[in-house]
Amino acid sequence: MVRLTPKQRMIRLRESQILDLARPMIAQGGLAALSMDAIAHELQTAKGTIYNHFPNKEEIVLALAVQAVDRRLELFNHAVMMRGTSRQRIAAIGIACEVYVDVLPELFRAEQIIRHETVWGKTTGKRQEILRNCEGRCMHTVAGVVRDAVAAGDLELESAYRIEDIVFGLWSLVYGGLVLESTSPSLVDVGIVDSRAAIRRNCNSMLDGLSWRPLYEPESYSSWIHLVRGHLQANCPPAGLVAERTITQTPPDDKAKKLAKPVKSEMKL
Amino acid sequence: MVRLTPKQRMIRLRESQILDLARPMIAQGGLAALSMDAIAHELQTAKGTIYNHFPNKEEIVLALAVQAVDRRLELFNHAVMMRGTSRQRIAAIGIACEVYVDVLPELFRAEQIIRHETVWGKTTGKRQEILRNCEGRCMHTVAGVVRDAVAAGDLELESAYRIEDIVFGLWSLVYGGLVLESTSPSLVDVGIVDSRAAIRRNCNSMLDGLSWRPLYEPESYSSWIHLVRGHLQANCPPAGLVAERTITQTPPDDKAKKLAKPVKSEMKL
DNA sequence: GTCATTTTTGACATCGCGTCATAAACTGGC
DNA sequence: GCCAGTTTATGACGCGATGTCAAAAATGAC
Repeated sequence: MVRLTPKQRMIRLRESQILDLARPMIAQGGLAALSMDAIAHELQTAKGTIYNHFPNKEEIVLALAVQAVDRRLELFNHAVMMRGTSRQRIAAIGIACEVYVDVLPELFRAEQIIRHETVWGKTTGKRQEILRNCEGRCMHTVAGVVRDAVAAGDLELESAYRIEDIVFGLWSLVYGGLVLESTSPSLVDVGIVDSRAAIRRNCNSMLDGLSWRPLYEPESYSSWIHLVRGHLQANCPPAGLVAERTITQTPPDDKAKKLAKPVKSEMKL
Repeated sequence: MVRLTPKQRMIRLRESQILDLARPMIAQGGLAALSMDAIAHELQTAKGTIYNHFPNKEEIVLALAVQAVDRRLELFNHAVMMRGTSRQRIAAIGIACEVYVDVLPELFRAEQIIRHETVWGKTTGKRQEILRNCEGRCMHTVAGVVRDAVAAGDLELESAYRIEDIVFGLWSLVYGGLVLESTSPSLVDVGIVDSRAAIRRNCNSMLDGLSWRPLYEPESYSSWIHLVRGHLQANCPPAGLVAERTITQTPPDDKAKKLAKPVKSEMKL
């Protein structure tokens, strides 16, 4: 598509190297463990160079969060493409979330961190826009399944209950459950032995409560889960192996305002 | 009960002053905005003195988290004491969560922050124990309502679905929803206009899915909500006005191991 | 080869945590 | 009231981190 000078290739490569280095740091100890000095040192480069790519730490986390939502969207798309009842397809999305958290824990972590006003507030509007965009598409994918269910007659909606509210409910249930699982030191003390099973079961209760047909049925459900999980895991390489793609996808924004001190080569394209 | 020398009173007072100062800092900018120097300066005291009370920043957050869960438990207790159907009583707990987040946002924030391995890992086991204890009692209170419902014949449980799982579901749904509400910049863009209503509605769907009788009914529900909310808010003073109580409640642990460099006066009692 | 532009560099200013030797304050016994 | 022993307070300091910037180096168009 576009020719890249060696220098430009170098710069792109470094950008993904930075993210590759940042990922495990964040996974290990959150924002505090993400050290600009360490990255520079590891890359045998001066610190200023890192700051040419990202104006601050937070922006790196945001870049990772974009990768995160990107990867999740990919999983969602795989999930909804599977053939089955509408209940099966929505369940597949739940499984996609589980696979996401299990296979890409560093990205999940980044996503959690960027969700703090303090962190979010230090990032640039441009990349924020990208993230919002991705999130919107995720939401849209899920909503699509609900819409299909309504169209197929599997689900009737009351007037005051909008499709987005249902998606929000599933989102809360799964996100909340996974966050509690990963951050509540005492879940097991409190009687939750298999949090994943509990999350799935709770989602099903909620959908049953909406009379989304066919209603929950343990036997057929568990084999479906197994099938989906296998399929999704097979299509979900660990983070870092797909960095190129993620980066190329960043925005074809023309009249791009400069970032803090952006790498100019990129702008010439 | 126990006589306190003026010095000891002074020390206790300072402890609650520290927490009073810390609360708005954390609310404003998270852990990073909690500045030991600022607290010392504000209290016209040397930094070392602050470190006599708390061995590090994290421990202050943990102390706030204890206040948080303490206050929430208080609200839960008020909620379950209201007379009504089992569905109404469980709904009251949901409202208690809303009141909690609205009236005590700083404490909610502290609770979120302490839920990070990085932060949690720097705190002392003793206070961790206190928090776990409080959390357990919260859980227990909620579980009690579910148990009552089963006893009253309003709810039948399938064998593979335990009471704790249901509590966990409600917890995820409410906690997840509230976290998303407070940290997702784009909820409204994505079609969620009234997140509180959505959370409540989703909880009700989940409970309906369990066939917890009486099933959801919009009219009677909304007036109940109103009633409960009024009652709870009237019994929920803002943070800081009840500091004494919270602190006195800290553990009557006898053979207490020393904290990092604990205030000895306390030990003499 | 040369010159304008882009990119890199690393020393520097700044900030905040947590420490620790030292000083001050307190307490209880006489 | 005074002294010895213990508890508490102090603040200068070490350390490690972020983000900046003027100057140096690399690049590439002609």
